[in-house]
Amino acid sequence: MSTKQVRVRFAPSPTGPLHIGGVRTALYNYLFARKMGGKMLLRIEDTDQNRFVPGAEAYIQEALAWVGIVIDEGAGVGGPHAPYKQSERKPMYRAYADKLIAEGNAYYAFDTSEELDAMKERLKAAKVASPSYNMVTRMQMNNSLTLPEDEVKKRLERGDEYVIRLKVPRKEEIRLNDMIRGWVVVHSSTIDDKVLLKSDGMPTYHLANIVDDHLMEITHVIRGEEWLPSAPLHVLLYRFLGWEDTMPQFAHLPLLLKPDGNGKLSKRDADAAGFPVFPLDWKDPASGDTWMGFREQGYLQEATTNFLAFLGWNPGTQQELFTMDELIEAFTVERIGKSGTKFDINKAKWYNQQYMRQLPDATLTQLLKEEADKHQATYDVAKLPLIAQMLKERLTFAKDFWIEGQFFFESPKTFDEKVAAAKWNAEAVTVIVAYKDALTVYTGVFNAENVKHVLHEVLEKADIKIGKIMQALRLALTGVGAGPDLMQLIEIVGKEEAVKRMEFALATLGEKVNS
RNA sequence: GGCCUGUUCGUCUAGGGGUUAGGACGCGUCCCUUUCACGGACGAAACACGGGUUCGAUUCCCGUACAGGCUACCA
Repeated sequence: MSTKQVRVRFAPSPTGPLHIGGVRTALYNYLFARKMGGKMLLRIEDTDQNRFVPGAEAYIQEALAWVGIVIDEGAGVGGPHAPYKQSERKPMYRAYADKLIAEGNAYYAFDTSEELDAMKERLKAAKVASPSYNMVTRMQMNNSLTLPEDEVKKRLERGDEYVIRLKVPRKEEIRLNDMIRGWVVVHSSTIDDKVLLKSDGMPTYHLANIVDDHLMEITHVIRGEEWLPSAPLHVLLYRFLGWEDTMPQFAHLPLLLKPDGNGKLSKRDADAAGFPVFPLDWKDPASGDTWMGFREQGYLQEATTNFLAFLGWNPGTQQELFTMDELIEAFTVERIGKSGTKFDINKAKWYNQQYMRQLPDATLTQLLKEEADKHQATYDVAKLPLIAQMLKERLTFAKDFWIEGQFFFESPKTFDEKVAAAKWNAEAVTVIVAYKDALTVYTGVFNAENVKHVLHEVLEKADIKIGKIMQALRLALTGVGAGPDLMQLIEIVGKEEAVKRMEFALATLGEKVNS
């Protein structure tokens, strides 16, 4: 075991908005890097020029920054191994493909896509289990293994299109020791002759990834489980390139599954279930479709990060709320689970609720102000901190400030019918009329305590218990049957408004004296 | 189909040859409270199945089932 510095990388391809599962992969890389005192790199894998989506790279960077990941080296940051975009590294890969060919580990292939299709059809007809370009079929195709040397040379010189394929050994067991899964053994006969260099001169993922990881001195590759099947191929490449000694260690993460447990989480699920699967809002530049993000849906960064960290990993203790520093401290690859993880938005909401409550008073007040402004409410700024305090225990998102506390800003226009039916009765009306009148003539300091005192006096005079009318009084003042302390509300809206609301309620719901 | 990986309450998971199989989310009941929320108490709820190994398997091994991934000149 060497003692060299840990270097990990997150290597997304800019084909659209970064999926939340990708964010989790990045997070695990980051936690590991920080825990080990290593470096976190960001590399953009844009070798497929057909799938390039404008804005995707910027989205990736913004998303990572939002969840608190700091890139030490890479795209958008720079570093000793720049450039960190594979399209800009294009000239570097060719030499390695050539070396592979020179040493007999790769070959030129000139087959057209029609010929490839025909080959697959033929194999399918012959009932071959998995039709592929491999050690048996390659001898029937047009490549530098089957064509005469001068023919190959001629085609190359003529500028015929070709790809470079890996010549996978015939009979060999390829093994790798995955940090999460242990030994994984695959027979080389099940691996096909993957294209390494495409006809446009770009490397495929397989080549680019190995060359870059080597050049960038990556020590650990932490990536999604969808890469496990091609990991043996990568091991082969490290060997053929002579880099086995410094081959990184692999850790293949379990996938994020959709809530009903069938398949990978996708944007379709988000639509159906109404929750985000992207960190940030995304507007597709081609179709104009928009997808919602955690951030815009009101999830706090800390909550999202914490939630994501626990999707497939746990510290082995009972603690669930972790700051980024605590996550780094507690994180180990050994405690990453093996099985796929279903995405449970309820847990995300719970995390958000926890973090909302922990927000400093000033932040809470600011969020409340933003919500109020969003709804064009008028208010006394001095009262905002108190309102925020009263509301903080009942919110999951900042938008709940308005949902739960609209009546701090606006008089009710309608009244909850169920509550009215159940609680609006003669006794309530009697008390509300009396209370309204009492408040109107009240000249003392208008605060919750005194206002409560006035209510008790009214109640005493009418000989009615508080529990019998409280709901109706609340209905009159807020329009709904539930909410924070009523006396505080009366203090905040003020005497005039409180009286006005009671009058309106009386007028609307009727001063019915019977029943 | 082939190859690879996985399977503990509905969900996220702890655990590990002998446990009342623990926690959290969600759900239900109760308490607190002027209501709701918060908080508290309690409760329902799991080792996929079949064979081994063993004095004893949820735990180890092998099968089966189921699930997922991969099977492109995509990553």
